[in-house]
Amino acid sequence: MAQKVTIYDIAKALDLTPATVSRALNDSYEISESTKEKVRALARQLNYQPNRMASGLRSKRNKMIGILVPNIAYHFNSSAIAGIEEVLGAQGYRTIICQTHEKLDREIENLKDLVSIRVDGLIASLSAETLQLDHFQDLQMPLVFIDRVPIDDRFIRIHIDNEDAAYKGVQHLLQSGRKHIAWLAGPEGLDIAERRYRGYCRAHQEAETSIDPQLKIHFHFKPGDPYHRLRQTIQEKPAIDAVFSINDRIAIEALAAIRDAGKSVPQDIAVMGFNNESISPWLYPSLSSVSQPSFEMGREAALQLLGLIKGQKMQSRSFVFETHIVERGSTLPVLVKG
Amino acid sequence: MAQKVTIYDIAKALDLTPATVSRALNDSYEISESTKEKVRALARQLNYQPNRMASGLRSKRNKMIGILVPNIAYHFNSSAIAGIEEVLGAQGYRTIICQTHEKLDREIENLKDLVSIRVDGLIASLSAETLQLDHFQDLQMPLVFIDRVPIDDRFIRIHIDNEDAAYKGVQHLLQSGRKHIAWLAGPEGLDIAERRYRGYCRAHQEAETSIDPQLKIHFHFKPGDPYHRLRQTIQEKPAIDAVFSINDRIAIEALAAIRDAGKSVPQDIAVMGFNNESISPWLYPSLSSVSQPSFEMGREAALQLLGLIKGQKMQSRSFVFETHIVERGSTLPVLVKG
DNA sequence: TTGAAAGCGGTACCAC
DNA sequence: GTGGTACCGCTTTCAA
Repeated sequence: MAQKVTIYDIAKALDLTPATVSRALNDSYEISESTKEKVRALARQLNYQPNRMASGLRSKRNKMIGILVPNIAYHFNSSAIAGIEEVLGAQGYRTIICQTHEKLDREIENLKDLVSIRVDGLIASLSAETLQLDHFQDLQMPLVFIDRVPIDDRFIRIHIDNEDAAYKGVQHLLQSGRKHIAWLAGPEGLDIAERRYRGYCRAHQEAETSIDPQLKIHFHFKPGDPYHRLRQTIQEKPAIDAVFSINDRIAIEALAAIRDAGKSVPQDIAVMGFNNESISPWLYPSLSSVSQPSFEMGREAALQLLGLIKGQKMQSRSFVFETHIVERGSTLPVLVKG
Repeated sequence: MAQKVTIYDIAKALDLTPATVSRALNDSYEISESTKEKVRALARQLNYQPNRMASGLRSKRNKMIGILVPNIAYHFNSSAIAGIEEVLGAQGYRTIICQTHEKLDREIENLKDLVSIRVDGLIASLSAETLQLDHFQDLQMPLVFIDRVPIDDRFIRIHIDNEDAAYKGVQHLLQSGRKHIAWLAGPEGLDIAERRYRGYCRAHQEAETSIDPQLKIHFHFKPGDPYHRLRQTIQEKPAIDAVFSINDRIAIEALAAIRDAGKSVPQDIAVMGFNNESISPWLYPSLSSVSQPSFEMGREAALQLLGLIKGQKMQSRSFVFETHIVERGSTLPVLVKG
């Protein structure tokens, strides 16, 4: 591993001091254009690469941002990350993506690592296991939550109104004549799922439709588990005429379970997903979904974080994004026969 | 931002020197157990978090590994990353994930950043635009390529035999009686796709089936484009009786295009995907796919990189993983009618 | 087993 | 506009 070029090498070659070279490379106003030119030219020629460790150590800013999410394979996360990186990248910030895999201990461990790297800020989405926030409390760094946000309103939070979003989705199903709606909730204790269930309940109450608590179905985010849980429930509750799923990926398994139960979508059972993922229009039947602007939410999270880093005092602590229903084939109302 | 605790604080409090504290925290054999205990206890109590900037600057090792992939939303990548992180995490290494979004300039930029962070090593998968490797040539750090690997055999490469994998997939289609197989190739110039096309051709030649070059279909990895390209091709070439897709995500669009063209799968047209993604068993019809062990490949990439970092001389430069066909409904052979 | 001190490669303050 | 230099927090010789 050949010795790296440093600003000392450049300084020596040009008969300058490291301080001057540093200022030149950082385009400081105090340095003459001619010196800057010479320094930049030689830096390029020697293929000089700055050492972020060193500059970060001294300046306490390394232009790195931590992103902590449950799983990059989730559509919301990869999409939000794209939005985050678009904003942050334009300002010269780099991101360090960490996955908790829904585990609290991974979350704590990743957090420690991000602290030890001394990232300039953090954008986080809570794991399914996270119930208390001790590990976030005294982080002492700019922090923005996204999607899976805590209740604590001292934090800046970017999210949707999960209750309202589910309310709209379930209302749509009820209005198309469905009465027995299964809620594919995901793992036990997931906050966003509980909020959505509240919207589910409210829509039922307003429509004066009775709620069967057994239609709230929990499962692990593990291929096959949602399928089997739903198949079993359909067997036990043959009156089910709609399924509302926590995300589109899971809704695909729901479509399969319904098909294998000998029922058809949307004639017998309507299906509504969540997130409006890019594959959903191409499924059969095409999947209706509650859409949330994940990319834009990522952008906003990044903008808020930049504000925090620059020390601006932020007006609002909570940014609630709008959701809307995307109607497709899987929730077409059933025509009255005859 | 409260002042961070340093080893100086711990040293002062315990009437030791920073050197001793450093050694104690790193579990050095030269430090007595009793001192280690005291240091660790106080470190925990003060919530000491080591500064990787500083230790990395001095020791030239920061236990960080760069991962450079086209897109984390691709199934292969998120899955391989999980494998990489499993191996590296156990050794105390952290990963910094960068996305090129298939752009050469993003690749070069990300590479510079990873160099400036002085990561201990790099695992990379080439962007679709990457034709030459100048930016990788003089990186001067342990480097392993995965999936989208260069031809250059001076690099360690983790990959499958793309030609052979496609050969097997196409052979399977030909043997089930298909004769006009469209190849959904992805963007122009993608190396793995070209290799797979060679396998496609070889399978045709061995089966003495003629090849129609117009059945090689290029498109962008952008929702809708594969669908429209395939619909158009089906219209122009009504004899198409099979579709082989570069990945399962794209195959979903193919299923939609075929359906909307009034044909059915697998009766009129068989569909074979690639990667055997987790949703594929639940599609309708369930999707046959060429499976590659992405998680294991990620693990192997990490193991090889660790070997390089530890200075072991690696025997083999190329690790070729086995693929196999997963047969599902979308390629069922058509029963002879009557 | 522990201490003393010299860096690692930049940045920032104070001179000039 | 540029130079000199202390210093960021830790690691690593060399001594004791």
